[in-house]
Amino acid sequence: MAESMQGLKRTHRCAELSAANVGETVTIMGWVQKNRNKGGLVFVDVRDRSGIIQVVFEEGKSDAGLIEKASKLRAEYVIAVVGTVERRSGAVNTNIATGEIEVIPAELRVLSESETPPFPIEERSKTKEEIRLKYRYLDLRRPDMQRNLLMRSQVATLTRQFLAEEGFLEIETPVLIGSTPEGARDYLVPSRIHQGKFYALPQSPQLFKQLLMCSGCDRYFQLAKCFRDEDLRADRQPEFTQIDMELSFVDVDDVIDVNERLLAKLFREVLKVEVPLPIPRMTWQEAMDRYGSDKPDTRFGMELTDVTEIVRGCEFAVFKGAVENGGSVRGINAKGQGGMPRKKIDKLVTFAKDYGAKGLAYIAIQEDGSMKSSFAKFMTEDEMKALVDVMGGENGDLLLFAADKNKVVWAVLGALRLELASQMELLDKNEYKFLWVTEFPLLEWNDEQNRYTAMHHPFTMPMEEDLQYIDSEPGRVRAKAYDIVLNGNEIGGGSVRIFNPEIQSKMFEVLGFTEEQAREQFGFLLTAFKYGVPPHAGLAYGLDRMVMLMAKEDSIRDVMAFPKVKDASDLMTEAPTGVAKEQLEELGLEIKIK
RNA sequence: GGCCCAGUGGCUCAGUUGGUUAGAGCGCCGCCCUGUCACGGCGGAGGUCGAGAGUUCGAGUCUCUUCUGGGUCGCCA
Repeated sequence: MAESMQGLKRTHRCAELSAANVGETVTIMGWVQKNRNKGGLVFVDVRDRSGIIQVVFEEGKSDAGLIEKASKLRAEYVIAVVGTVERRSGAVNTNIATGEIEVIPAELRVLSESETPPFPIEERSKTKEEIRLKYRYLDLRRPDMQRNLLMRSQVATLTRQFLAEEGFLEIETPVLIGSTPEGARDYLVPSRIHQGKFYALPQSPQLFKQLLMCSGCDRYFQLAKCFRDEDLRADRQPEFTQIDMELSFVDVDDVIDVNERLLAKLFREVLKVEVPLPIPRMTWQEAMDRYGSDKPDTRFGMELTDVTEIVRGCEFAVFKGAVENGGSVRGINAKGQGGMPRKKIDKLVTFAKDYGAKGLAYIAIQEDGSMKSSFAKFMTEDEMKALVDVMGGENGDLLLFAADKNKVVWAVLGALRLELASQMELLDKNEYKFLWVTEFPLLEWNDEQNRYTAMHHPFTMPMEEDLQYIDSEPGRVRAKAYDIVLNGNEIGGGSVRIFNPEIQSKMFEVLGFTEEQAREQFGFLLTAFKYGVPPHAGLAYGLDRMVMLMAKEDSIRDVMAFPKVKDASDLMTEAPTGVAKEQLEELGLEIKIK
């Protein structure tokens, strides 16, 4: 039977007690973690978000009724204990923070009973995520999840504190906005008042923050909930949180400067990790050439080597074809992997094919210097030797080559590099390597739509020196865009924005917008630009991703309180759900399932 | 939309080449235990193997379909 807490007031969280409190009368409240009944001596571990404290019910010290009551406590009962803090008379437990003290109770109240939980409330849960998510409120009681939520809260608080000190205003932007078909799929919300019309949930507050610059807010930030109706991944949820910011009268270096200091503060105060400043920078082109990725993991080497010139003119059809079609041949050297069994190499070939490769060529240099290769028979001895030399191949190395269009070669080797690093255990979660990737291409050719699309978004400022190519060679134009990369994860990105209406119009033109379409979707922004707009730039972090890396987790679900599963449903609330016929009628909607 | 992995008592798993009453640890229930903290001892309950169909004398074990969860490619301006 549940009892009232009337007349009691909690004095401490469990693990806030220490030897300094010895002799004090305290009141603690929390969940029963464990009840160890020795018969006449009952140990009860009480847990709250701070940790655990042991309460000891002992014959002679506590009255018989109290011990009887204590012996009936079961896991996850919520109890209140009034008692005295004492040094343990038995052995000290060095595994917990409160291991040298215990509470000798004078009063015990059962505030709430509990059924046996469906899975143990313990650190490093082995329970299937499916069950954890169905009972998320129980899962969140586990100490590692509590720590993650605490860390996330610290990051949010420190971010607010830092940005406020730097002169940023926290301003909220609307969640019900107009749909812009460009980009990811929008979540739509039907309008009751305007039947047949819809709001969209923001994929980011992009336009609004630019308008706030037009409004003279000078520096804005927001911890913004964003929504994208795309397929999920370990690091992607349909709703997620951005640390979103925008600054007026700045250029690339100004944005980078304030953000480097923000990152250094967060990592120093939350993780006690010093981020060496300035954070290294690399252009997009260099990142692709060296790592085959626009978000390279720089915790390890295994860089790409362009061997196109070495194999030009060779007789191996695959290499020859790639070179003749304007592509390239590049390789990576997996040091010490030359002894990899054929089966495992075949798996790498299959892996490469998932990224668009038609195959993967290899040279496995054995410890004795002999070579096993999938294509040596098509090459001259000199060509093979040159290839091994330029790759820095030594006895015991495995050289892997991809030949195709650059885009495919980068994708394949970039992914392979990460796969091998993971297999070779080169990735240390305690190491944090930051990198700015800059000078992204402004535009990206889209085969399906047969047109250029914006790599970042249509408001990104081209680099002044490249503007001359915007009509003749749009693909050559670089943008004043930058991403902040941590251990191979894009944790944030931004750009200097176009604030000149002519360049903005030109941009829309290149993207294939008619003037009318542009006006329809972004008219308010273009109009705003007519009334005096400051040069501005900004950046947005994926908060969830950043906290995931800080917490050394593999999924952002582990740093979100109530995440969704792969098909974007919520196992606990069972959202999305159907709605009543009346609701649909009110909205003027009819359901027609494909 | 494609590919890959997993689905056995509350939880985590084991189940040989398909063959008698499907096992273990933890948890749970009962009794005992005054210094435990992965407490201990004795006893006990609990599953028909995600679902459906098929092959077979016989299927947790093979085949197909399907559901659920995870990873990933596409997608994510």
